[in-house]
Amino acid sequence: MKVSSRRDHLIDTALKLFCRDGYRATGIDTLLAEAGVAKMTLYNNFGSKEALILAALRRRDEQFRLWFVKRVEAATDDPRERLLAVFDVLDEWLRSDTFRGCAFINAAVEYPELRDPIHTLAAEHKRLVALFFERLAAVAGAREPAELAAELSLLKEGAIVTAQVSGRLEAARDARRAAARLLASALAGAGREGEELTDPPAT
Amino acid sequence: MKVSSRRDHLIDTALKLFCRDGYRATGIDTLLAEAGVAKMTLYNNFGSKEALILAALRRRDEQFRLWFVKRVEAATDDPRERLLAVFDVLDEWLRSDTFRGCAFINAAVEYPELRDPIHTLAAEHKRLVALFFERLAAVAGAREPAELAAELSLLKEGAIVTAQVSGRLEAARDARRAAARLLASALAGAGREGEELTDPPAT
DNA sequence: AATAGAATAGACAAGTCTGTATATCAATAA
DNA sequence: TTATTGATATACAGACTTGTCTATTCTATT
Repeated sequence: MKVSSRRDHLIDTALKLFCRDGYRATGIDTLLAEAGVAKMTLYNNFGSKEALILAALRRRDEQFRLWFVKRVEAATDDPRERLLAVFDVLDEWLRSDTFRGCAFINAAVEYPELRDPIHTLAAEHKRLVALFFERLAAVAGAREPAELAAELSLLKEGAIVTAQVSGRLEAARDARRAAARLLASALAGAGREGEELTDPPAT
Repeated sequence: MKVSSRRDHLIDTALKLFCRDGYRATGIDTLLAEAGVAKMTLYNNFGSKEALILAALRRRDEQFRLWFVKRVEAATDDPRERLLAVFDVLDEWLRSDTFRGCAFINAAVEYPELRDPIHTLAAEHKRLVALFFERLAAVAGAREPAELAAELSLLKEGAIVTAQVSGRLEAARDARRAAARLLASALAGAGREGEELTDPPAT
């Protein structure tokens, strides 16, 4: 077996187990047994479990964003519909039987210190996905792309967590429904200015 | 020191450390040292670390829901404004300097098996909070209280996770803004039926 | 075919984890 | 006052943790 493919395989196995059982709950012995690889392969290639976690998260980031963007863009060409397609792709993910929550949310939960490299990487991933949303919103002609993207991101994160905690498979559909309503007021349609409704006096 | 107050104090300390550092990351020795209590106090009173976690989560559930409901109801009497006040209370929580994410989301992440008693308890908490949302929505005259509650719940969960992962303190304000837009189309106002917009043909 | 680099199994270190056992001490109640 | 209850400190078991080290074997390239 080639050098790089061992490294790769170790990362893949790590990703699988970290997602399935958690980061702290997955011991390196279990991990190495599952990967069928010697302990020194880990420590020669990565130097520590933390470094392996970081490598696994970097792979997941690349993998996930590539898949997600590709699927959204393949769904439709219409910018507005792409913002909704996001939630169809999300739906597909949440319903997949290996779904165990978002690797990055889980990582941030298990490594709660904001400055922890693992937590930082998780935050960076979320930033990049939100940026994708923002670009979509801008292309779709949103009056405030950043605001809309932030709101859609909340729906996305909410759906992920709800599916994970409560096992509610409809979460992405709920999110899509809500997103459709948000788009209606955020996209510069024919004179919708009047809909900026009634924030009650500051509580 | 009385029996019950020892038990109580142990639960309080456990809750604090579990929220701050995580469940698996908090060893019982650390916990007992922090509480200033002997090991047998734990095992006589609870029998296991898992049982202590469950007790801590039960306390948190009671504590949180009591606080949350009380604050929302104190904010305003208007049903519609109460649905928005939810996000002001949320804002207050997310900005508090001890905020480390939701104890229940964190628990569900660390104990990913749906049937795990800990995970189950987390899901139950979320169900109860969503039920509170649904009652508010019904009183406010929502056409589909359950749907609206589900959508607002997504915004809430999304804000919690976003504040936790990305340290984004504005998360609750974003959620409030989005919620205001959802309310506009979900509450039976003067003839707003036309706003149910344009789901694109199924992807 | 020889040699260098990398992977292997397995022992080992040093520490952590949960949980149990024991012997002592303090407070409460009959 | 005595008996009981429960908390204490401490030691211990046994499993698990990450990480190091060694001695051997495989493999890839020169």
